[in-house]
Amino acid sequence: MRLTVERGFDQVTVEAIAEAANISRRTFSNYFACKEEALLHGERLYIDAFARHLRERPPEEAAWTALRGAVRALYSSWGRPMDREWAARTRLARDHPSLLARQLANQSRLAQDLEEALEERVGPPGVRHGVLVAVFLAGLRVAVSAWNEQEGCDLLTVVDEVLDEVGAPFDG
Amino acid sequence: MRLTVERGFDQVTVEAIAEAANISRRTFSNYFACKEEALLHGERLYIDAFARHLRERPPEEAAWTALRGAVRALYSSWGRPMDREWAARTRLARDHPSLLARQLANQSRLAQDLEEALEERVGPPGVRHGVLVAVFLAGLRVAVSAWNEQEGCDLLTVVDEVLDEVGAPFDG
DNA sequence: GGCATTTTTGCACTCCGTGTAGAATAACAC
DNA sequence: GTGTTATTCTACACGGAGTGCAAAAATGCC
Repeated sequence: MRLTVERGFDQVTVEAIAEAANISRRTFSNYFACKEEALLHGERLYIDAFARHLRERPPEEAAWTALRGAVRALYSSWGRPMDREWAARTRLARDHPSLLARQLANQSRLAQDLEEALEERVGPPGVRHGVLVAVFLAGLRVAVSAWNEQEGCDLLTVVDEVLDEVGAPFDG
Repeated sequence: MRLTVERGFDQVTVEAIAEAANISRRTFSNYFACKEEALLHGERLYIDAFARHLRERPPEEAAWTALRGAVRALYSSWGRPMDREWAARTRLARDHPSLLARQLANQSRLAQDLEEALEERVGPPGVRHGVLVAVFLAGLRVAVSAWNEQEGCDLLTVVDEVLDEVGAPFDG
C-alpha cells in the first residue's frame, strides 16, 4: 500500500514489494497470486469478518435486520483509522481496471458466503436469499461510492441512509 | 472460444489464438489486452447493445419499465443460438477467477452506462438511479445463474420471474 | 544436541504485455 | 495505371510475471 501510494500502482513491481518486506520474489508468489491480490488482502479480511458477524446474529432476526446488524458490528469492531485505508483502496480500484476487477470478484465471493449464511438460519425459506443479498451489497456499494465522493461525512451514516431507502420493502 | 472449450482456459496461449486467427501475437495485443478480454468480447457487444436499447425507450416510460423493455428488446434481437454461447461463457467465468473478475468489471461499466442513460430521461429526478440499476442488474445475475443451473428452461421466462419478485416496489 | 517438518530461497523456464521501427496493405488523388 | 499518403500488421527485443523443482534455512519436538 505504501509503495503504491508513493509511486503509483503500475510503477511498483513485485520485486520491489518483496524487497520492502524482506522476502524473496518467490515467497511473495507463495502467498499472493499477484500484486492485486496482495493489495486487496486487507479488504479480504474484512469480507471474511463480515460473513462471520452475520453467522453470529441471533437466529430469530429477520434476514435484512441481521445483515444490517452484521455491518454495524463489523464497523464498530474496526479501529476508526481504517476509514482512510478503505477510502484509499476504493480510489485505487476506481482508477485501475485490474484492481476493480479483483475487488468485484471478492464481493462476489462475499455474496455467496452471505447467501449460505442466510440459508443456515431459521426463517421464511421461500425468501430469495440471492436477491436479498445482491440488493444489500448493491446498497453498500452505492453508499461507499457516495461517501467516497463527499468530504468528511460519516460512513455509517451514509450506509444507514441508503439502506433505509433500498431495503424498506425487505425489512422485517 | 473454440480453443478454450477444446483445451481448457489455462492451456490456451495467446500465441495459439493468434495462430488460429492467422494474425501475429503482436496484432492480438493491438486489439485485446489479454485472453480474458478477447473471450468476453462478445459479451461486451451485448452490454453496449443493452445500453443503446435503453436509450431508445420512449422517455415517458418509468425507469424500471424502460429497463425491462430494454432487456426484452435485446433478447429478441439476438439470434436464439446465442443462448448456448452465453451459457458456456457463464460457466467458464464461474470456474476461472480471472475471467469472473473481468466479467464483473464489464458489468460495473454497464451499471455506469445505464445510470447515465437514466439520468438523461424525463422523470422523477429524486430517484436513486444508482440503487435502481444495481438492483436491476442484481436481479439479472441471479436469474442467469438460476437459468444456468437448471436444464432447458427459457432464459427470458426466468428473468421475468425474478424481476417480478425483485422489482415490485420499484415498478411504475 | 539430533531429527522431522515446514518455510523460504534461487534458478530456470515459459508466457505475457509493450515500445519501436520497418514492412505490408489500403485509400485516394492524379 | 503510378505515386503518395495513411493505416494496419509484423518482427524483434526487453522487462516483468507466475510456476515447478530441488536445495537451503528455519522451526518445532524429543
